[in-house]
Amino acid sequence: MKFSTKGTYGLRAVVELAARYGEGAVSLAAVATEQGISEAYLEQLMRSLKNAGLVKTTRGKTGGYLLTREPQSISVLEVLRALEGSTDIVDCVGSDANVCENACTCSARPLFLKLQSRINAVLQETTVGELTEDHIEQKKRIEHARLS
Amino acid sequence: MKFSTKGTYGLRAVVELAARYGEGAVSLAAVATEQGISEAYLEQLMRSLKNAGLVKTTRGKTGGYLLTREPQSISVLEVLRALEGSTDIVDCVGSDANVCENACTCSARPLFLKLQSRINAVLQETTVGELTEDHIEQKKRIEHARLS
DNA sequence: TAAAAGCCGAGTGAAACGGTAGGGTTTTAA
DNA sequence: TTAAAACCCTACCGTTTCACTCGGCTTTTA
Repeated sequence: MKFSTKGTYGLRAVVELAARYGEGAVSLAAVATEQGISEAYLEQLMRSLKNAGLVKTTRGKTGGYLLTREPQSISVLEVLRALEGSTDIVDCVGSDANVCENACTCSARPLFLKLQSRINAVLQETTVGELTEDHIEQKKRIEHARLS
Repeated sequence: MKFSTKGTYGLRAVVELAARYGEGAVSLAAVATEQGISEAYLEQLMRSLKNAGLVKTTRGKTGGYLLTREPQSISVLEVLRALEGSTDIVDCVGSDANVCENACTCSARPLFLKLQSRINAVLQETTVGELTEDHIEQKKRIEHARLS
């Protein structure tokens, strides 16, 4: 029941792009430096995001990554699905339900179904835009405290 | 973001014990057969549950496993914690919060905190007793359908 | 007193995690 | 025109976790 670093790093990278949405492409190196992640690793994550259609790229000297949509319209669920493949806590919940033939008699399944729906609700209702706003607010507060 | 089989198997085993609560010790072999799990593996899970104080044992020829408390008083959270060590989705939520020094500036953390609290709510409010009742009901329904 | 139960530590093959390395190709600024 | 800066892609690799298995031990009771 652990989130991988893929999810965390990738989400943070997306927020980074969201914070500069509308300012043109952001280079991999810039994001990696800002987030303290290795470029080579981050590149893999970016590729997943690109394959999912959440991010697009421009190449060449001034190239970089950009969000394809407005941050407010991107749910965290989409981002995590792109990065981790699936956000299902077990295989027997979700669309491909009959992977477990004992599903209908499994005493744990009702719990998993409930849990999954609660998790999806949070992930779906939270947008990248919200996380970004909160993050910018938080940075301002810290800066303010440092100066006083 | 996957549940391990430890959690699923162990939870199902606990429900099995709950279904026979008050009827004396249940042998490992009985639970393993009922659930279709190997005895050797299940034994490890039972050990975890015993170490956590959720289960006690009697040895010898008629020995086996028993719940230490009433099924209604055991939350699923307790069971899963015993089996999986922790139900925290990332290390930076929960009591030992400062494992990540960037916690206060991490743009993903607010999401994780919210998600964790929702998950804990479900796990805490769901009891082994509930799962057991639902399971018994479900078995009755299937039996009824089979006979008609 | 032998059989049946739980107790316990160690080992193991496969997969995932968390990266790294090193080669591409494309584009742009000088 | 060309070098440098960016993205693109595949492969590999050490470590950890998962999901078990194995073998031997102790305790208890019929």
